[in-house]
Amino acid sequence: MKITSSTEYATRLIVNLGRTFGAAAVSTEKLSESENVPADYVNQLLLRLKRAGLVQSHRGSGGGYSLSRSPEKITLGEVLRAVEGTIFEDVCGKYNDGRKDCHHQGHCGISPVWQKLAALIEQYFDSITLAHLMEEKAGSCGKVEAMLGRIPQ
Amino acid sequence: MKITSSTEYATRLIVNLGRTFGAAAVSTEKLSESENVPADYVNQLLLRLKRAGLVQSHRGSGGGYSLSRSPEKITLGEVLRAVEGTIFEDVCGKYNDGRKDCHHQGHCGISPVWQKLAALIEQYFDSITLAHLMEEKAGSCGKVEAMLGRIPQ
DNA sequence: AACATACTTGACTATTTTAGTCAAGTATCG
DNA sequence: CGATACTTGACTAAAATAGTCAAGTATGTT
Repeated sequence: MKITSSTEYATRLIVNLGRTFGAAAVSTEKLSESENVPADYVNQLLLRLKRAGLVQSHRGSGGGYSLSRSPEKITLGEVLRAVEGTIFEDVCGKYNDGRKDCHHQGHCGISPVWQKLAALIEQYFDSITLAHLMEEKAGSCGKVEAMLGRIPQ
Repeated sequence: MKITSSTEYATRLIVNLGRTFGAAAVSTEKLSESENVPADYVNQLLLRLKRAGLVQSHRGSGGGYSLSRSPEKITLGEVLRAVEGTIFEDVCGKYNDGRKDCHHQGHCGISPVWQKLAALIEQYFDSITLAHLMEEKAGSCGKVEAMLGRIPQ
């Protein structure tokens, strides 16, 4: 498991837009330079964010992208779903040698574990907003810290 | 993000071994049949579990694999590290256009979020034992349930 | 000892996904 | 009208995943 480049880049890009929220739009070329992401890739990623309604675009000279909503109202979960399609792919029924039903259906101790992991990860990402990411200091995600602290040993 | 076939298969295989813990060893061919995993792939996966010390092998006729320890003493985290190498790959410094240091180092609101996700996932897997997986009823992982219930909204 | 069973090793291949590129557009501003 | 900048969709290269294969070595049984 890992964070893909699309996820990492899209997150940097939208956080960057968050910093100028309320001010002028930022062109993809400027974003490409300041975030060190290939320009065509920036285009592709911002388009996905736009289609998901997270950012808006302005064409023509002086155009570019800007957030559709304030940073407190955009979650990392929304960003990930916009760029990746789904955050955590459902595995049930996938590695079952052609059969459609879950291999360990009925009496299954395994698939609930994958499903709960999926829920855990989605809730984690949904609990983080762009505003949190913009705080720009290590360990700034209080909710996450609290959650980790409470995992039973 | 997803569960890979290696992870899913290895988990099914070692849970299968857990069910006959204390009894005779199980051959890779039998495991292949009962879990619907290609025989050569079973070999490969069990070898990794063996090298990690989670299972032991017995050669010759009547041989096969068996758990090295009781199911309560083997965690899913250990299984995943054995088959995947690492559970969650560190992304810091990876998408940085050749630079070695983290792109958003110093004032970074993003990388702590990836790192905490990694910690969250590892702790999740480390909290689940084979014994939990063998309980064979949905929603059997009490600790996980508790953890999910406590995620702040 | 011979033979069957079954693990061991490492390399090899095919498929899919990821990461990024490219070209030919369309809309807007000055 | 021309420069700026988003839009669309297809395309390619590299890497990871998902297996496969062949040639072993060790053990138990007859």
